[in-house]
Amino acid sequence: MENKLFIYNTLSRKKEEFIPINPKHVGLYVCGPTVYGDPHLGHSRPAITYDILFRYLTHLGYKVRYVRNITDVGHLENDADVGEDKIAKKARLEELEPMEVVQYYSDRYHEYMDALNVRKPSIEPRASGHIIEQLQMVEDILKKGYAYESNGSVYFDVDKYNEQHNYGRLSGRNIEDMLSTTRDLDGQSEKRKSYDFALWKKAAPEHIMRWPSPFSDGFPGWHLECSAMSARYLGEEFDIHGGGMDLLFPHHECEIAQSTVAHGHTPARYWMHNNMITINGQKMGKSLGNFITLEQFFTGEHELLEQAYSPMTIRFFIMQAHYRSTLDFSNEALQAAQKGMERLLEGCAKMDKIKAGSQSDFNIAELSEKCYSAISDDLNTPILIAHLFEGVKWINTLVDKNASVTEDDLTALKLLMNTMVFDILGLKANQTQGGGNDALLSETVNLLLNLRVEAKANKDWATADKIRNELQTMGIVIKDTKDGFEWEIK
RNA sequence: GGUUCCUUGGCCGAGUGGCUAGGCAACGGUCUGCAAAACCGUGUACGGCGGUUCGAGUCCGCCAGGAACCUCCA
Repeated sequence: MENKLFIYNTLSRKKEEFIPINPKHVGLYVCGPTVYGDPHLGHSRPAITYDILFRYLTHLGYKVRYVRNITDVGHLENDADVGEDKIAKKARLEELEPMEVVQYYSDRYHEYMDALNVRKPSIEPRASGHIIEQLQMVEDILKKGYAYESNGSVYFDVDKYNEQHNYGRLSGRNIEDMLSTTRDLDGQSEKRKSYDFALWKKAAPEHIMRWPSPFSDGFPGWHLECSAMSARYLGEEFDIHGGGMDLLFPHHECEIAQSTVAHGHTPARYWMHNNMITINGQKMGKSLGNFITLEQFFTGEHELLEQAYSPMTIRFFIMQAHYRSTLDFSNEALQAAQKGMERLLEGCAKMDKIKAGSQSDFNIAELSEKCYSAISDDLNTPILIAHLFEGVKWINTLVDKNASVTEDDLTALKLLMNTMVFDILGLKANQTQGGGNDALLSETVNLLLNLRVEAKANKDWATADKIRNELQTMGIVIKDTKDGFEWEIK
């Protein structure tokens, strides 16, 4: 099958056909989390977006090396000079070793990403494990004359870079504007221009996370890790670089500048940026303090949450919007997502009940074509999902025996639905369904429900209703079906 | 202040110069001892004002409202 994948490239501001550097391989780098707090809803957006990209590229037959870093050093709390490292700050507050904090929140991140069924990246490098690579890059840039040393720190010379290259190419800014709009921060005196950015920072005496270097005992600058680690694992030029839109400037702009000087060209060919999740119309983020953690979503324990939402509900909610649009959080939207997802998954589960016939009333090949062109069109998951609901409608009609399909078409339909829903969108079926989690409980409930069937047969509605209502109170939902009953734990 | 972007039916959210997005909710129906669930069917839209066009939510301009980035952020 011929599937041309189109990706919106922030560099060109256009959708472009994806053509990998190496026909069989794809190098994908995505900016991961800074591990100093519990993962919140916002973190799930890039994780899920690029997970779908990873899954789809893999499905298309590419061998994908997906690198997603963990930032455990280098981000400053406030401004350039007086700030302290976020990790170090958190460590002091909790009286922990910085690496203990990193370990804890990395584990938390992994736990919640697993819950969301986000596949693990191929490599998950940490900034602190690549100080040597970063220092080499600093020295290289310095040697080439695009950086200067000042009071033990090293800064990137944006003016010099901009003579030959275009600083602002990715973010669409120009350097004159930046000069007038960059904030006046304390300690800017070390820098020649306010828009110069740090490659290496000298550590203040109280700073715990520090490494020796020819310039000073210090730590690498804010943007260096991604450049150094992507080059190390994917090469100096790789295919796709992803991340949140909030990283577009300055982070990704700086990455491009650094890598261009060090390696002679832009590091990645395709730059993808996912949009933000908003809450009351505002970006959900760490700094605004308006975030809801994934743990809170899963338990429902947050004042803004009317109920708990399962990881798959969160995943589906995110996939129902295009990744480049903002997505507004609300209980209503999440509840709608939950119901829609349940219908989709139930549709998939019902496919086994369909018996093949002698003719097909549906064009499965056409549906398949539509699904592939949706996901190939810059990962248009909302359209893909709309088509899958068309499939669900067909499945229901077939289950009700109001239409028929041939054996071949049935196989094709099953393959299509399973591929799209489980392999590419990465949903997974609810495990508590049918009471398969505890044999004893399962048998007990089945016993009661069989008694209820007997009561119904005897027209003993009082007993039948009593069993139903009491089980309901315990959180067991009963569904009467044509051939008996189904139940699940809520 | 600068740059960029957004405004779609009750809610969430796609998309396109002319052809039904989809989900949820609502309403009607089927099923059921009743209910629930499930299934089927139905309606409402493109912020305001101008312009381009045979034809514009879709392109252009202005206005209103909102957001992101310019500081760490996914």
